[in-house]
Amino acid sequence: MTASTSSLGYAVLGLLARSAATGYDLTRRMHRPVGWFWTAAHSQVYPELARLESGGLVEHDVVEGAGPRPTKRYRLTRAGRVRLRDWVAEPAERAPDRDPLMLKVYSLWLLDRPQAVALVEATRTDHAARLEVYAAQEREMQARPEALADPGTREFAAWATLRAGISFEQHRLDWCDWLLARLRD
Amino acid sequence: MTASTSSLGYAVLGLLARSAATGYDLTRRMHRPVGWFWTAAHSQVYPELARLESGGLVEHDVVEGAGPRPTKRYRLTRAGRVRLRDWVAEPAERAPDRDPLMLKVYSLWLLDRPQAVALVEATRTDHAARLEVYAAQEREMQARPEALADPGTREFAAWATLRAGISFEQHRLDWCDWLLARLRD
DNA sequence: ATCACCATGTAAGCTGTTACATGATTAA
DNA sequence: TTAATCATGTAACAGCTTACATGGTGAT
Repeated sequence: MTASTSSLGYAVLGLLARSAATGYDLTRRMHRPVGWFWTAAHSQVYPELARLESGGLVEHDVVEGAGPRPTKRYRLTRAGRVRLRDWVAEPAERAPDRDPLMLKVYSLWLLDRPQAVALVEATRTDHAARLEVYAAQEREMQARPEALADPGTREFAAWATLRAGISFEQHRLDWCDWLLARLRD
Repeated sequence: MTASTSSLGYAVLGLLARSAATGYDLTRRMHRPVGWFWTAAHSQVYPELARLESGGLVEHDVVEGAGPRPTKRYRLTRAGRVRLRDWVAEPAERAPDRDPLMLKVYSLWLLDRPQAVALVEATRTDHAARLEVYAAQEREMQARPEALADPGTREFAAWATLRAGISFEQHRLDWCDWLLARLRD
């Protein structure tokens, strides 16, 4: 009866809780800004919407749009909102630990020193660039500081994920610098 | 000819570069310590070893052991070592951004304040516990500081991944504290 | 005797990626 | 007219998880 919902399902519900959207809209938002912590291709989104609808968690009506098939605008049902809230309140599982960079660092002893330095420098550059993207996003958000003042709002929730991203990039930068200092003795 | 190797394949090669091992050994090491940044079940490891062997990257001989089937001890071939080193030297892709915690935080505005605080506190506790595990591991490593002094050794490489883990947990703890301070205005 | 550990494999199912398929509207 | 954007779907494949399947040795 209460069909189980995957993380992808909750990602979709989380977006629809903020505003009604087409599958196409959801796919775009799964690229940015939600893509920073959860991504999905449109080929995943459409079947997932059908599953959620058959479970009574979302519903749609048809609006006129630009595609060859009817354009469907989805919104959360009351049951969907309850299901999402219950899931959010449960303790979060850890993200699966699968980091290709760490796999490389574990075998860093196979490289000669200049190669090792180059690998870490490239990583550093990548994190610095991402940090700049996040920081720009945060400046944009802080243009309306009153929306971020209340931690009960959706704007604050989005800001909290951004802050986590900024903190992560900063930690990786610091780690790169720690490693580079040792590699360049 | 040069069959492409997956991340899992490189994880196995990276372990075998350090020492010869059975599939069972590799599976254990994929749980701990390598499991902190790459995990694999034995049902993945055995077929992967067969693939790597058919590609000439690893080879095995049969030793006496305790199982119902012959016990196979695998080691890296010269080609396997070259393949691994080439892969390590290439720039690393980013870990796929799929973090269920951030998915929940994005919808944190659906919870009442005590529920939100409880979620972040549970997360904080989890990261504090993991940090303690890593710190204990590091103390163990630092018992022989001469092994960590040279950044060209496998011991140093393992330490570098540990440092990244410690840094990550610390960043998450700080972020939890930042968020808790705001939720408990 | 029972349990933990050693040891290797296969099969089914779920999740995610890439490719296939179609077609209208709007701006350069 | 050509490309980008809007818009929705299916199919094939790759990777990972969980369950099935077998059986020996050593410690409690």
